[in-house]
Amino acid sequence: MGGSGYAPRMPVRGPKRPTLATIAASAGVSVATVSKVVNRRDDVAPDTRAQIEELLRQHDYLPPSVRRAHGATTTVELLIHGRFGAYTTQVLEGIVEAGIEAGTAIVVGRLDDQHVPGTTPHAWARGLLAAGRAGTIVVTGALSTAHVDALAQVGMPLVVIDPLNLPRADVTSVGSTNFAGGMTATRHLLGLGHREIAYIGGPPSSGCNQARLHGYRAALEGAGVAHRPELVINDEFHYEVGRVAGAKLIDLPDRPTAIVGGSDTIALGVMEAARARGLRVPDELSVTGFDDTELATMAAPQLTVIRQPLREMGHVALRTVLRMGAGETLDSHHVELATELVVRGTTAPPPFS
Amino acid sequence: MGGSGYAPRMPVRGPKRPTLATIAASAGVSVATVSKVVNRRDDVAPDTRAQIEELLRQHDYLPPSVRRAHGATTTVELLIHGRFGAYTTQVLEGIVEAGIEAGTAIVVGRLDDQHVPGTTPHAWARGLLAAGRAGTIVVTGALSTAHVDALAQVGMPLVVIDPLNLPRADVTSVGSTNFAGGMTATRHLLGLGHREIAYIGGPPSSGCNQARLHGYRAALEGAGVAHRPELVINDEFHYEVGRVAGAKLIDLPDRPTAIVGGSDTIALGVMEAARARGLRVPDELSVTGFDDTELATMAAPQLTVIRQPLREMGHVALRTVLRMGAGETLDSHHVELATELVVRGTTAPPPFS
DNA sequence: ATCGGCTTCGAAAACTTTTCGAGATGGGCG
DNA sequence: CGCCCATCTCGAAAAGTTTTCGAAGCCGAT
Repeated sequence: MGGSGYAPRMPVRGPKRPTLATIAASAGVSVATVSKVVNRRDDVAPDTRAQIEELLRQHDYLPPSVRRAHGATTTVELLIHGRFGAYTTQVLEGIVEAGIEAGTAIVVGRLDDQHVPGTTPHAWARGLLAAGRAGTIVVTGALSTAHVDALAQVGMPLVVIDPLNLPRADVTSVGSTNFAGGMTATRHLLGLGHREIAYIGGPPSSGCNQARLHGYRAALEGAGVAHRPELVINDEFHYEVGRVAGAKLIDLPDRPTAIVGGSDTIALGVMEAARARGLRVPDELSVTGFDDTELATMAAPQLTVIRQPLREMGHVALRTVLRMGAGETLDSHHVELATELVVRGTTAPPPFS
Repeated sequence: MGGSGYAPRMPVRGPKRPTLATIAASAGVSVATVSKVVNRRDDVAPDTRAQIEELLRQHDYLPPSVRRAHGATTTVELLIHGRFGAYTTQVLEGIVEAGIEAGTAIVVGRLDDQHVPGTTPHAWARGLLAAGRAGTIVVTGALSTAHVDALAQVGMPLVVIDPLNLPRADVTSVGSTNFAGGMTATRHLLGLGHREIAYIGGPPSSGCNQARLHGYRAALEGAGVAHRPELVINDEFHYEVGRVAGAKLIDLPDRPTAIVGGSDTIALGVMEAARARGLRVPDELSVTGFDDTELATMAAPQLTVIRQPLREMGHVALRTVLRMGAGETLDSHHVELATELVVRGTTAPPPFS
């Protein structure tokens, strides 16, 4: 045939998908050894394993099981701190929704006081990888540095929602504008005429609680109201905390006329404390919640709250973790969604004003 | 080395784990074809595929990807009906707890109005199998007969918690003693002196709602109290239903002095309706809830409820589905856990008695 | 030194998946 | 009717992966 003739069908296709043999050659070991690393068998020397893992990452090797699952079902591990509550539930719902849309399955786990038991951080991270998780999302929890490092080392994306401890700069996180929320709630109460305003919030170490508290303080300062330290109580985001701390505040000789709750549960606890003392909400005591979970609208009277877009936070978290897994670079390591004041039935002007 | 000498190490091990070759031989096809069936490729004739699938089931063949996941991480698919609420959350918590104990991962999905979209029931079931699910648990939901059949056909265990529609006899389910619960709640109110007792519950087609309603009726009959049909409203297990239906009942010329709620959310809606009309609970109206979710203890006053052991129901459901997967025969296709009356602050003697 | 236990690794075997082409089938068309 | 072509099925062979088992090396204790 004329023209340029025909070359014997050069296998022109570009960078072939790497196989175990590829990796084995460049590592100078046998295929069997590489297979063992991939399958996490334990008869491989740590050094050898590390080297091969590095090469696997460089070559972007995917084991066939993962390749098969690739398009159909990626899975993301979701770790929830402590007990499941209304807050958790709404975030979960958002994550599951986004997961359905993205064709991603959500595996729910628990991050108890410390972590998943019985294994080293690195073994844990590799376990997640072996189980085929495309990433992990932690809600509210405090992951140890070792665990964060282990995840990073195996290349597993991590997103934290409302981190309890102040996250390191290199951990991507999703939250809301807690400072603005704390400030808005307090300003709302100031605007109604309150001057003695208390704050009951979560753990002092919690980043989102600190932000809310500082928002509260900033609003007070902005209004020229003196800050009374005894009106601030930080403990946990629990109903019981609200009830006990609320009772303590109410029993103060110079009791506050309004209480900013760091969560809906705390606000409900405060309302119970008020009810137990025959104090009417909002006539004699104003209360605000934080989150706008289903609890807020089912309370009587319905809670005035700072709404956190919990479902959207779940959406964003999932999409972010998937994007990280896809190797996209993120615009920012921290996303904050806007909070919003929702005025309902637990705030009113103070008794004598 | 005397005595019996030594036999040349006969390979005595019993029924070997089946390989593709085993299946291929008994089906009279090539290994390649069997592999294609396992991997759901589409160049296999439907007849051939069906035959091979049957043999795969008979021989209990497990693809290597599933085998790997076997000991370490079995996963169970959890399908939740509709929106996530306090009820759902507590069941989920129970399932996750049991999952941690059993080393089983829980993937959360949603069972929207109809089902997972876009696929036939059989494809859906096979997808779950291919994804390595050891079983599925449905909470509250109504699975179509076709879906139940499809799951049965691929040998996937199924457990339903509190089925919305009356389950077929061959579907294993976990519930609680709803009839006894409805009766206990009503008897509690009768014992306080109430005679005009209403019932607001969920969907008429719902099995658990029917049981609760009949328990209510049985208690009334047992006490010789006439049944007033206008005091029974069935709709959905929602707060709004409680509020609207509660308002309707309160506005009745001959209004009831107590209302049995079919869920905590309904009871809270009723309380809101009462509050909106200036009716005090429990002094002027008694209300009972059903479930004992976190909503019950955070309400003001705290709800008197029939407690369902939701966490335990989750535990039982997970353990049951795993047992089914392990091929154990169950004692019973339906497990009912005991309900329990928890008296709190929303029930009291009627106004004039 | 020698032994025994232990770790690490690879050759070979076993197993699975994919590719590619051969036969069968079944219209459409001259 | 016979031919051609597209399509469907299937398997042989190639490619890829995992497992088994034994060799080699490395202690530490005789």
